[in-house]
Amino acid sequence: MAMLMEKKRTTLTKRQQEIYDFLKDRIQNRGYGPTVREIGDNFGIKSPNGVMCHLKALEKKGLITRESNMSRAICLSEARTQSHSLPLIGTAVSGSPIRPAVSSDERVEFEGLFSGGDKACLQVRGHAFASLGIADGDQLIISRDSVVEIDDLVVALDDRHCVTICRIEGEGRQPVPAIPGAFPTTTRQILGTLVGTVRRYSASQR
Amino acid sequence: MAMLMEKKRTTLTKRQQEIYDFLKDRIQNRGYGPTVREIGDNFGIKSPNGVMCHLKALEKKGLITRESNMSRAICLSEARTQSHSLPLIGTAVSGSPIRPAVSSDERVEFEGLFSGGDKACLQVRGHAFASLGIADGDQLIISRDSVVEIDDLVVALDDRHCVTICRIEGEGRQPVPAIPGAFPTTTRQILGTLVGTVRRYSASQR
DNA sequence: TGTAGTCCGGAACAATTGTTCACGATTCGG
DNA sequence: CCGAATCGTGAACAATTGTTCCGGACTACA
Repeated sequence: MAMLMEKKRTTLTKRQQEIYDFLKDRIQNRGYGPTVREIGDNFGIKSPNGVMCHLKALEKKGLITRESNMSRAICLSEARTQSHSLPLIGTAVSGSPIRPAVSSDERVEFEGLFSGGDKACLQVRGHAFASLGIADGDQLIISRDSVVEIDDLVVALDDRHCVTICRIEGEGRQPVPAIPGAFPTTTRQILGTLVGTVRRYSASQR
Repeated sequence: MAMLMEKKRTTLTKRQQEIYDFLKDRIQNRGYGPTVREIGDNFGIKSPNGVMCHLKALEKKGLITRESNMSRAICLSEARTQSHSLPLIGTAVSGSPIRPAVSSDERVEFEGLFSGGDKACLQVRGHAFASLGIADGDQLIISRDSVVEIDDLVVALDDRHCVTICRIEGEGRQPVPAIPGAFPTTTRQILGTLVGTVRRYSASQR
């Protein structure tokens, strides 16, 4: 079943996977990569050559890039594409067959949702916003420094300090509650513009 | 935007700022930091000592951490807090006043949702999943390499290649449609586990 | 005027570090 | 059976690299 695939990612051995994880951990959590001997110490490999062997394998399989004769010059190939994007499978249209992405390397970028400007997060409990497709446990991403435009959703506090979601309407740019049938309340404080929501289904994603 | 910055940390000289930016650039864009001499080359400083002087200054001012006698062992103090997190304002409980975050430096981490394992994205069109709080335009985050557990939600294709969302139930770990009143369909292919959803309200967030 | 901080050159040293060579053990597929 | 790949030990070498000591010039400040 396993044959040599030239450019595709070949399967990693258990040992190689362990070493790769170690590299990744050190680079991401410590800020700089390990030396050849440091890797050896961590895995009980007493000879630098034993480690070199693995690094060469990882490099040949395209997971890392190295600069010769340079200490700690290990670069994860993954790091570049890891900005915060995911490959797009396709589009799920209601009642229709899935529409696959035209190109297999199409990606969705999530970067902008969490960076740029003064953003913050608000945790939701309860089902008050269910009609907006916002469920219990969802997290609201709020921009606190953007100019409010017509049709924007804003997160605000009413006179009882309860959180409300309002739509900016009309010439006067009045915040109108976005929940159908909600009591018209006085908006006391606008926390910011609602730019997105994030939901996690699995506890392991925290 | 207000440019009011508190001047907590000691001021950096122009030269120190340049060097710090250089460090940051190399670490983030190349994957590993520069050596003392490499910094020197980049700024026309011919002596390693000239660079050491700046590094010591940066370390004394608390911007970087270094490990003695280790090459490229420069760690940006900023790096730890710079991952993909947002400050948490508080919790919005249905019908109750907002519950502010206990500590002002509490943060919500979004990193794990987009990294780790084989993840992909599926764009939703239409209102088929409205009862799950998934709206038109939402993006599903799907893990394609995680083990399916009971109560997990999975994204699958039925025999017409339509996207369905199923819950894994019972001993047999059967995928059961999660939409109330949905036609029981044959699940042909499981795309992966649904680990989260992302919604963007503003076009500028793309 | 003196002291401290910034900024750099030049040289030298010791340590760290990457690399290579020789060699062996094991597994796996053809 | 052989070759290729994996996974090591051990020793040795050359290069890279961090560090330190000796200088000097400049600025700011009290």
